[in-house]
Amino acid sequence: MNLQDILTTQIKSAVKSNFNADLESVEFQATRKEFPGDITVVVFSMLRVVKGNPVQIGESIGNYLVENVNEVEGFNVVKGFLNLEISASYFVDFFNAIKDKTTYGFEDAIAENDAVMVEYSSPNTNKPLHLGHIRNNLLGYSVAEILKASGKKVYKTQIINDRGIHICKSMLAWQKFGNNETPETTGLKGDKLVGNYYVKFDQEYKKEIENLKASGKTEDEAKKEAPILVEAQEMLKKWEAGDEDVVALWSKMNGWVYDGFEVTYNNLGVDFDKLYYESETYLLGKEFVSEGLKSGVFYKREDGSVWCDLTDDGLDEKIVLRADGTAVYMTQDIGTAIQRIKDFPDVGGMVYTVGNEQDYHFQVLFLILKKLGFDWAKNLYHLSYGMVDLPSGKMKSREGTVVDADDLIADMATTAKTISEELGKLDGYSKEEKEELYKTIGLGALKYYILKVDPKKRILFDPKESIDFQGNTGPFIQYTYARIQSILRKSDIDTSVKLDANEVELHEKERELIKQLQLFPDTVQQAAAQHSPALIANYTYDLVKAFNSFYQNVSILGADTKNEIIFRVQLSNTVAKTIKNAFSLLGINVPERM
RNA sequence: GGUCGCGUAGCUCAGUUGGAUAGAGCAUCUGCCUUCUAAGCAGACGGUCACAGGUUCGAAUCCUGUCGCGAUCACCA
Repeated sequence: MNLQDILTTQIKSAVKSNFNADLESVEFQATRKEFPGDITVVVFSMLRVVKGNPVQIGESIGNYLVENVNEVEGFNVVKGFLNLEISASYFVDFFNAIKDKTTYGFEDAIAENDAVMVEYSSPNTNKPLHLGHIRNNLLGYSVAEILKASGKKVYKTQIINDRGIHICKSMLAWQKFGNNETPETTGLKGDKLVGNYYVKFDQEYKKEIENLKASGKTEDEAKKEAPILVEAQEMLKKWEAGDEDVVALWSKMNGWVYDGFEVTYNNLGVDFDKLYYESETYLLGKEFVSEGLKSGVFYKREDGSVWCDLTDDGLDEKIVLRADGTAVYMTQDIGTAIQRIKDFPDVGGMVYTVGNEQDYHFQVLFLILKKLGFDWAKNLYHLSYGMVDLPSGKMKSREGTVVDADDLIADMATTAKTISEELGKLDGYSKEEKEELYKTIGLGALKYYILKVDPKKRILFDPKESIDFQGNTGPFIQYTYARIQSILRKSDIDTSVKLDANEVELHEKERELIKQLQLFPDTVQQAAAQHSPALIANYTYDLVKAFNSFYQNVSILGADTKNEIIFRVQLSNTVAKTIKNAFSLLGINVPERM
């Protein structure tokens, strides 16, 4: 049983017997390092129930605990803080209980738990993925893994925005200027090739605008009347009408993009259980709009457009169907959500990983789904994250001011290579093993850098300042793991042996480590509840810091007694497993050497 | 202008049910590799927690207002 649970029960008894009062809960916090003790009870919060001097109350509870609870060996009271000293045997027993678990801290999926669908990535198919998409992908993947570890069944999904005017822009530019270029003839990744034509379109469009303005048109007129734009709009109409040539071109170019995306997803190490395509879902919401009309959730205006009045909920009125009867973004998202629950009936909630520029959209979407009467609508969560901006401002694909995902991943590996070669610790590794390792470290640095910050905060990324490999970073944590593996290779300790509390003398650093290990399961649950990989990253960093302090101050293989060696190797092994498990929740691999 | 989010050390960030003297990393400076990997350890320096009020025994945390930054308020997605 968890230390806090044991203590909570006993402290309640103490307060009952010494003060004849009933506590609802007990507040704990870590003991500050300048005071002796392992865990601290906050007495102040009891004052509402127990009248008196906090120091005296603390003394009284402390005495009771020492009398009645084996685990409590001593205490001291500072102001309203009761610092408890916990017996070494408690920590040794606790460690023995967890050391052989392969996935300590993870809960098995419970069958009756509602499954969760996590949507992330959801790119447009007219340009390659950039750093903004990387943040999205890493967050979505990680939150999905964290939810799994917390005991949920999870489906990862995305909706691919494969249709629309932006796609037609790339198609049209390719048709006009592409000379039948293909990924094969150019050697370019498909998404890069298509992206080039998206940029090309924009350049031509701007030229035409300038020309029109020179011939006397206003800016607005020019923007609307530029021939290339009109042509793109016509292409979209043809696509919607099922024009064979346009659809064939669309299929071909989207195919190139998908091949390119697959490479990037593989490099990033993310995956999906189910893909949805906007071209297949964009009409889905219409029937639910007509149902909502019948039930009065929506109303029709004179021009035939359909709206939802959300002013009672403090929001505006929102259009859900155009006057011409075609679907808008909202219509489609209503339909897609409902379709997903139909496809996966065990799903009881969904997480949408989408940037915070769409906060309002999701607020409205969730409210509408509630009004339509779906009970799962209360379990919808918009995993909203801040933009990744450059010092020069927003990343814009059209203007080429983006940090390309593939380039960044490759650059990170190159940096890892440079550092590794300087340090020269990889004797005996083949070229392939080294390359693999550089990728692991480079990606580790990138992923950790992104995931350690609170999702809702915006990230300013300066390409000139490289991502760190020292301090609070992915490679630092990977390095610690590799160090432990090195020890494990050198020792022939049977890690399954269980040493009794009286067979080991617990070093202060070991005690710290076990305390840190104790926090992991709760950290996983909190990270799941808050949809925050940052909590996992920060936890792992604290664990690793504690380990490195132990490692540097205490000899493991050179310990005085055989039992001490065994215990320290076992402890190192458990820390390593926990690092590996925690990092798996962030999608980061750990190396055997580095 | 309305709404939402953010503002903590020179820089990047922790600090979640309100709790002790606000913590890390980077940068700067000091020590530590004939002993398990120095991508490390030990330490120093660095703060009006944007500002002003309020609630409370106690506020970086909760409330109100002000300022700054960002997003959003399309029959775009």
